[in-house]
Amino acid sequence: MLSQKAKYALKAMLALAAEKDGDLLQAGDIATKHNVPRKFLELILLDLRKQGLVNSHRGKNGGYALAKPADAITFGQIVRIMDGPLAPIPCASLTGYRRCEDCKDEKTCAVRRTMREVRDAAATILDGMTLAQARDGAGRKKPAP
Amino acid sequence: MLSQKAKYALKAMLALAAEKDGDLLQAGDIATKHNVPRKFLELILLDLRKQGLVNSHRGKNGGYALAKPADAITFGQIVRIMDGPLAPIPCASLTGYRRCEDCKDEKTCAVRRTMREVRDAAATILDGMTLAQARDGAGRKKPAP
DNA sequence: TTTAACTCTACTAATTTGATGGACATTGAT
DNA sequence: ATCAATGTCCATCAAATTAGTAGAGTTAAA
Repeated sequence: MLSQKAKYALKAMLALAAEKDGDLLQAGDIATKHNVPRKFLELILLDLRKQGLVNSHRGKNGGYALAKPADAITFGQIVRIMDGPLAPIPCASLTGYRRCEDCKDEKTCAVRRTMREVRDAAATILDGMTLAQARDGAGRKKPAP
Repeated sequence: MLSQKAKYALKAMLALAAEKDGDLLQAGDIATKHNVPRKFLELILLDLRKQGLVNSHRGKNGGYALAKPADAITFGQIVRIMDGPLAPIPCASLTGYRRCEDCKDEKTCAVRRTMREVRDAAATILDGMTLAQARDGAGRKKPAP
């Protein structure tokens, strides 16, 4: 399951991606517009800043903006920051592998094998979806027609 | 994330699928063999029985067996029983749809659209993987060569 | 009738989730 | 210089979920 936090983060990032380049958007505005608890959103944006996905400006007329072009930030990056690895189970994760304690033989474990497939499918979709594509209503990037 | 419960359920069902048709396997044996807390496993098997995936036999020499052929039970069924819908977010679920309270317009919501893709991919994999295939080490069923 | 199994209900400790509140730091405008 | 608006940081918290435990009850074979 995607946490509320990750969902809010995606919506906030999409809001930032809708701004003109360099324009700041304030936490309060995003919160109001997207029905996100304001203080909660601030924590989220702080996380995103620490991970280098947004820049912030303090003081009067401060706010947030994307730290990179909207086509250089993917859903996958955002979800991993908020919720951790995409894999349904740690032993199937690339970015957060942890051995399955009760597993006799990882090599032949059908659960692991299948969950790895699920992870790969999710990663393909989420790492292939940029803020720009999502904003512009596009599906995943397709090979040129 | 897949819960421990769902992981244990999958392993238990695979253990049952490895038995000869009609042979019973006892909770205690599965628990020992796969390092699952015994009482916890009993709860899981009870759930699976109530959902019609296993049969149980009480009394001395009792135990559990699959209620259907191993190629008629999928990972998807098992995971949904233990953890609920596959979708990362309720508004993207087919089996457990719930509106997203803070969403202005579901039709155009890029988060929902993308999470639906993730759900579909996961469903394709998990509903396409039967106990028989997993047991026999096969990948997903492929179109005939 | 004994024993070994499943069944059922209740309980609980730990963790995670989804926030909230307030003091502080920074900046732009007056 | 001061004020007001904004982000930063830390602490706290209530509710839900997860992972498991306990124990009495029921069934059926030997």
